[in-house]
Amino acid sequence: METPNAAELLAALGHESRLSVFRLLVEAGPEGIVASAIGDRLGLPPATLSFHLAHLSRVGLIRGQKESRFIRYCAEYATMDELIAYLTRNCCQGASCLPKTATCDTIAKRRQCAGEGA
Amino acid sequence: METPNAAELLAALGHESRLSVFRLLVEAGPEGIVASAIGDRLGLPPATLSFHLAHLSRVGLIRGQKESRFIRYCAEYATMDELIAYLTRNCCQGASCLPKTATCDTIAKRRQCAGEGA
DNA sequence: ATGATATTTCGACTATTATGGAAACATGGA
DNA sequence: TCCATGTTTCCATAATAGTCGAAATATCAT
Repeated sequence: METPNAAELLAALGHESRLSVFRLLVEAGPEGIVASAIGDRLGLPPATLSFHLAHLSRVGLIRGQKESRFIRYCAEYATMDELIAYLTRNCCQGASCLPKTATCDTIAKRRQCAGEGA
Repeated sequence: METPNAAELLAALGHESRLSVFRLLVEAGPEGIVASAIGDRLGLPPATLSFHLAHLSRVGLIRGQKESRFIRYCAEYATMDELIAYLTRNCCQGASCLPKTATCDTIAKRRQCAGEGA
């Protein structure tokens, strides 16, 4: 991951298929999902899926890990956190503007991506 | 504004120039800024600026209001709020994952866009 | 009216992104 | 080794997005 700027992250998520992939991975949790399962779930042909997975990986929103002959992808929560933090800072100039997002424990409930921290 | 989905909002912000425009408008506050001033500030030629302003308006992230021969644009905070809320929901599945955004008053500090609510 | 200024629309062009079949590249199992 | 499977890369193509000069439109001032 080469510290992409906010616009790059936003653009990466600004595509229906990629956003769906990301959502699926968040939903899947730290376990992650194998690429082909994502393709099945979203009905994307292998080449197209690979293209989008590569894009999301490049900007650091997801991470893939080889697992025998599969590749298991999982969401990189930290990157998303940074993005949300950026938007929040940017939208509110420091003050919070999130009436809809009342949950605000500062818990560092860090999820480990399966096999992270090698 | 025709209820754009998250991907559309993300894509709109996923461009360096548009993100800069939006940031500028947030910084400017409820007053907003006149289009030409944005162009001066960011060094964008009129046609290009107009294109991006139209895009941001279309998805409801900004709003323009004619003011004699100028058009004064201001950020639509509500739309951004919704986007952040969506991402937060989506990133965290309900639980907060925002260690960096500790400010969390639920104040409905609603900013009125100059001349809003007509 | 005429001219100056602000903004958009038009139009032509360039650049970037997306799509997906087919071939190549693993990897695991018989 | 040979085949089946998962994934990527290659490639050609299609589709979309971005750029910006110039013309059009709007509004104000004189």
